[in-house]
Amino acid sequence: MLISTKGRYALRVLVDMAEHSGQGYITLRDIAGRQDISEKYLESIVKELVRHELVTGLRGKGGGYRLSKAPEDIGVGDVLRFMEGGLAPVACLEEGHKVCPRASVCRTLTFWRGLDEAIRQYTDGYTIADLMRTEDGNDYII
Amino acid sequence: MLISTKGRYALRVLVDMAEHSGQGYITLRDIAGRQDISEKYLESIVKELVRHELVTGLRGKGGGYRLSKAPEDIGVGDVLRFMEGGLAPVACLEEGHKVCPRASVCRTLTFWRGLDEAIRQYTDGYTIADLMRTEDGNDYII
DNA sequence: CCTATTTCCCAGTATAATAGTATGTTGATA
DNA sequence: TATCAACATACTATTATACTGGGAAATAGG
Repeated sequence: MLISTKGRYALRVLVDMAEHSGQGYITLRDIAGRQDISEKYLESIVKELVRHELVTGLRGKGGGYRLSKAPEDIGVGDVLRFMEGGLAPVACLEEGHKVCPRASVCRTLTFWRGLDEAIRQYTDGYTIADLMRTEDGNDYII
Repeated sequence: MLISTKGRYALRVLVDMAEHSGQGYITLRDIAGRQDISEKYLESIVKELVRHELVTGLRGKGGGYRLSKAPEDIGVGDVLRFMEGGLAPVACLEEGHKVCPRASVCRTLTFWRGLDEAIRQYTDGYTIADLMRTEDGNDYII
């Protein structure tokens, strides 16, 4: 599946924060309400975003979270790699994976490398600012 | 991870069969030996390939498997979709997934559609024949 | 100082998928 | 008819996912 709820939710949270910046710190309760995601589960996601310095938290009354950078400086590829722990399409291309002893005779390795690169190129071509610009009303019929 | 061992092994099996065609039917034992994959596990993978009419099996002495089509007529994208049950990068784009009620306001849907398309374009651009042409000796040092 | 608020921290849990293994049955060939 | 190899069914260990729960620490307003 490549992308789990962690990565999907993280992007939605970041876009939500970007759209509601200017209102100071934004609480998880507000985001959870708007995005229809469990507040408790969001905690674990935002924790990662804090750890990678994409958002900043403030405790107490009037506290919440806000983006640490401008939306155009937050790359979607980076967010997804942080949340998913890498975006490699196959195990043997994961960082830290032991080098496959078959690599020198592997007929498929070049193909996987290309797929990895295609995913990287695409995801690195987007920032949170780009996601914000996505028009309402996709062509889904609901 | 997008691609599990099922998809990875399936491609290796198909390339192996393509490279050893002309020798009639090829046994799972031979493929398992060459590819260093458990023969028993390969059974479950080849079963899927038979079901989708990519390979043909013959029982008994002198039996085994062989490709049902020419290598250049077997698309890598199709193989992976068969084995993985789809290649969608996110759950909401999977076939048969219930339409997301947030689709019309979703800031990320367009992005996911594009990623899905990029993966489709790339994987559909390869056939088993292309994988065979991949030169020995990738630039890995082993 | 007190209290409400909100992040922060740690721990547990149900479900499902992955990557197999084990034990047989059926059918083709020599 | 013996052998070989595909075909079929069922089971299992491990891991990841997607959460839930209980509390501790910090901040602001009264």
